[in-house]
Amino acid sequence: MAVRLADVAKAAGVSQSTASRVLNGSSRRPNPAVAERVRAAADELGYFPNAQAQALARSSAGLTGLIVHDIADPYFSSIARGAQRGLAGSGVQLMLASTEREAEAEVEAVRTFMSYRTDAIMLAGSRGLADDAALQKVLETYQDNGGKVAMIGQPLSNAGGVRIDNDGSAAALAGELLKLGHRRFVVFAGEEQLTTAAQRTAGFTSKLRAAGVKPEAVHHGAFSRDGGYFLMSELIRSGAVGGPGAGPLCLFCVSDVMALGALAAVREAGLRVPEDIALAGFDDIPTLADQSPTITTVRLPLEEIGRMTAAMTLHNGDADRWTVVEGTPVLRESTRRD
Amino acid sequence: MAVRLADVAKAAGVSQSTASRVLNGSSRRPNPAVAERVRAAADELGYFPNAQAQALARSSAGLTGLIVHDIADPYFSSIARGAQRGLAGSGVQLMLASTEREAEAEVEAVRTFMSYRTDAIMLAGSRGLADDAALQKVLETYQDNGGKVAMIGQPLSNAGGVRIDNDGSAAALAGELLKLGHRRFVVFAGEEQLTTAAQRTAGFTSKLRAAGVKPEAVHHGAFSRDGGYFLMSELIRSGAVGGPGAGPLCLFCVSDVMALGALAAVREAGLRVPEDIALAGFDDIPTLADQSPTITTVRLPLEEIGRMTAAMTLHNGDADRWTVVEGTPVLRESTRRD
DNA sequence: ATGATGCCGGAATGCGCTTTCCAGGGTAGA
DNA sequence: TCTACCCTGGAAAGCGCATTCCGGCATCAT
Repeated sequence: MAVRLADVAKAAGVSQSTASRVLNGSSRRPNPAVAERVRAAADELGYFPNAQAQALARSSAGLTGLIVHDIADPYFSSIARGAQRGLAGSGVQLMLASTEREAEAEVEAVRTFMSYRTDAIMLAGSRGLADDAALQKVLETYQDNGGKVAMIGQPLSNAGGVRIDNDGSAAALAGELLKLGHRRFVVFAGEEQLTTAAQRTAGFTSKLRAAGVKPEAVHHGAFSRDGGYFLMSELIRSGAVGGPGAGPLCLFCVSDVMALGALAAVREAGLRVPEDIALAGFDDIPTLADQSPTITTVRLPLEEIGRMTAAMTLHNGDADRWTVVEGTPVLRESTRRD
Repeated sequence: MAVRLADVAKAAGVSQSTASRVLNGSSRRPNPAVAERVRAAADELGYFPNAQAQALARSSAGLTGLIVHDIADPYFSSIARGAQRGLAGSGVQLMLASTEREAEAEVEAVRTFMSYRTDAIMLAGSRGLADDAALQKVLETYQDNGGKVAMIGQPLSNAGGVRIDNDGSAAALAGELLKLGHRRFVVFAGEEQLTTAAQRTAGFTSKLRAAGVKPEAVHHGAFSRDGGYFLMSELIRSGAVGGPGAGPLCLFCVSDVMALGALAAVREAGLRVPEDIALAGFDDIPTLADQSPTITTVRLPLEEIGRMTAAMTLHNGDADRWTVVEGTPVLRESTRRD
């Protein structure tokens, strides 16, 4: 059906080896005149190589896998965009798996990528320690077979990648909020077993404690918009918000999407940010820029993180190197105190 | 390096053919006892098939390509999510290309997917007619080689896919806005040559005209957040907003992201929506749900569109069928009139 | 009891390409 | 002028798997 390399070779009157060398970058460069003939024939016939066959023959597929929890989440889609850009021009193609936050799906995705002999796998997003065992095992198998693993946001096994300084960045944010004069804090901490969530919570609260401030509560819930919405609804129902307290409450959500959910609940209740409750998130996802009030957060260079990670998978030397990315607190209207 | 089928076969004491039949779904089912032995051996050795080799032998790769303009755009990432879900469980893997809105990159992406012998290509997003020639040509080549093409949001060549009734939906929105009593309209229409943008503009304005209302202006600009922001800034500078007019102005942006940009500019200028200017978008991207004021738009079931398209690529019969999706006007606070 | 009919496992071929390995011719050095 | 070497193109051997064909065996009907 499709035109094969052999067809091109025949048309050009050369051997298949020569055609291969001309068309698909080999160390040996055939005679220019011959090369030109081959190229002309390929052009005329509309030849394009079969990547599967190439992968088989070369034992390398020119593929890189990206595993995210949810591609529709701006956090991950920003990273995906960076990854795509980081790969652009390298001839390496991106395979995407979105796992809907199921640990099993994640392991399955790694298996699939192994099947496709992807040269590298990038894993974005945090996961619980419990899930790690199975994941770690399959990733080790992958590495044993020569695959590179790059983690984004979470260290794991003996892989390399980009580590996000959740701890320190959350602490920095806490510091800034203290400077603004906030003293009453509540934390929406996401799922208990999520490492990322735990680190952000720990960094934030320990900084508070170091300043002699005890957070009034740490609530756990889903690490998502709806999680934030739910927790906030509960909080309001409990009467903790807008009530007569010793100064306004300041809520730290360990992710921006949670903060957005919380904000929605606040609005629905007819309360205002920051007058009735101050609000801070984490990540600085792009959609935050267009909120009103603008929301305080910790900026993570998401796209850059994706780009860096992709670049690391391209260069062999960096296989098990870690790059640490710091978040920058960005103070906006949602935590203003007048 | 890796464990091959032959290794498993040897370990199980059977031929490679038998091992293949057991492990990789063939029409012939070997004896249960033998099958069990093979499976045990595969398990023990940690065998997983080489998808490249399978693809080569089967002449079908189990891959589907998705081409979007920008994966970080919620419009496309929602579609991507749906596509991923639609493919889940079918054994078909998704390859992603994000073209940054460059026509050339789009053609290149199709070429790459052709190389990987993807069974189908999904193309999301609108493009100008000028770009179509090259794209159409390469897609036809693809189809000639047995590839399925599914377009999302824009008909093209003799492919199938999901068509969005931009025209009718925009008209429906115009009707609703008229019902609310709006009479002074401005349209931010995106790039002039974008078919989608043009259709939405046309549908909207023709409905207005049919009701005897002439839009005050149609401004063209980038089909993006920044495009909306820029146009709005210009509009404000020109004094058209908040000035003494015959009733408040109503702005229709042909996409939500443009509306978000416009909203940002309105806020920066210290003006209010809907009091100083009413605002409507198109698409109902997820991030719209958390805006304040909530924004009127035309709801498109984005994820469902992605899912449907993916499903179409899985079933052979649907290769050149078109499904038309209607948008539903959703009236929210941003166009309220008191 | 015997021929026909499945059924099941194995050998062999091919998917399209890369990459040794070879042979031949040209070049340079002696 | 002759030998040693390098360069170039071609033949052939895989890469790992699916699948067609084939032979052997058991089952069934006659």
